[in-house]
Amino acid sequence: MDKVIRSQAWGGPQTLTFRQFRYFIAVAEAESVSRAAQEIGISQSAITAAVQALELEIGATLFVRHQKGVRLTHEGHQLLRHARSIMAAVADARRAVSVRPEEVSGELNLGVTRMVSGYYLADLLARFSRVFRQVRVRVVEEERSYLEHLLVNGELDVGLLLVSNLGDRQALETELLVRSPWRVWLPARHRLLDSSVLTLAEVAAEGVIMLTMDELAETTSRYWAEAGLRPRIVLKTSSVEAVRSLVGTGVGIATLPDMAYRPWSLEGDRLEARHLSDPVPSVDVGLVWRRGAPLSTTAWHFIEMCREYSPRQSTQRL
DNA sequence: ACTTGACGGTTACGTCGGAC
DNA sequence: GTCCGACGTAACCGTCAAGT
Repeated sequence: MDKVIRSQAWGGPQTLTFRQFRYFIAVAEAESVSRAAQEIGISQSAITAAVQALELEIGATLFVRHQKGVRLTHEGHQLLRHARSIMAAVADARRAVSVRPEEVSGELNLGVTRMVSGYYLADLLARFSRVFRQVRVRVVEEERSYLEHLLVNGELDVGLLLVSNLGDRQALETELLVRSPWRVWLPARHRLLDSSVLTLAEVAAEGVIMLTMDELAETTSRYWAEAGLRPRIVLKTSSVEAVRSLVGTGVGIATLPDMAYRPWSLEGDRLEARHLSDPVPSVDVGLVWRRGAPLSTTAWHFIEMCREYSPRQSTQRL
């Protein structure tokens, strides 16, 4: 039976259900009602009804419907964050009852790269600390190569980083959590917004802002070279917020992993994102630990929590 | 034990717009 | 014009809990 959250916002006996949030997240991630229905294993119309009921209940349009599927609106993006928090809270509640977290103590030494700490760490750490109150967490934010060194030496229990460029796969065990495709970020009313899918060649013809965080500059330079294109780089920055602001104000456009996309900048300028038709390899976020070494109990619980975490943002979770 | 109503599901069909 | 794939709607069915 669904968990029912009573709402008095519009006067009537409206309800928000766990099921509605689950379907909403599935549609947002699949960017298609039909695909979401296939993934969940129910009919498309059941999803449509649940999403419509949610939109009615929330009092906002959550998706823009179009020929190839659906796309989140600004309000939809905002609700998605809350919906994921709700799902995470339910998972945590289940864990709090089933694993007796008060009996888990000790230390968790965690290594992260900047991109990961910016987008996944705060939420994961908050959840972990809320459930496992007896565990002291020590976080090291470093370059990927140095984290690998610390993991191999046993100075870190587990790493959460971009595994696409991982060096030492012999000594390290990896588990892919999130696969984030590249997207083109554009300011509102940009002429390229007429297309739902863009090519690298179209992007190269514009002024491009390049993000240099976490080896992304090397990655992007590689795919530009493989496509035989030389984009006009307007600016390089290691700050995602700077990229958002610069795109928002129309200084240039950018290609970035979908995980970093937010539909507005710090200044409140609107940003849009479009798919790339070129076969550019995704940016993969995953867990890394030393191969052959026994995992500590704290590390094991952290890995279990990460496995449940599903911030897919139309990415693929494996 | 039976009835009732709410809820979530399916099936069938409709509409729309892009591709050919 | 036709086909195809997208989402939406209507009618109906099965399940379950509460009431009698």
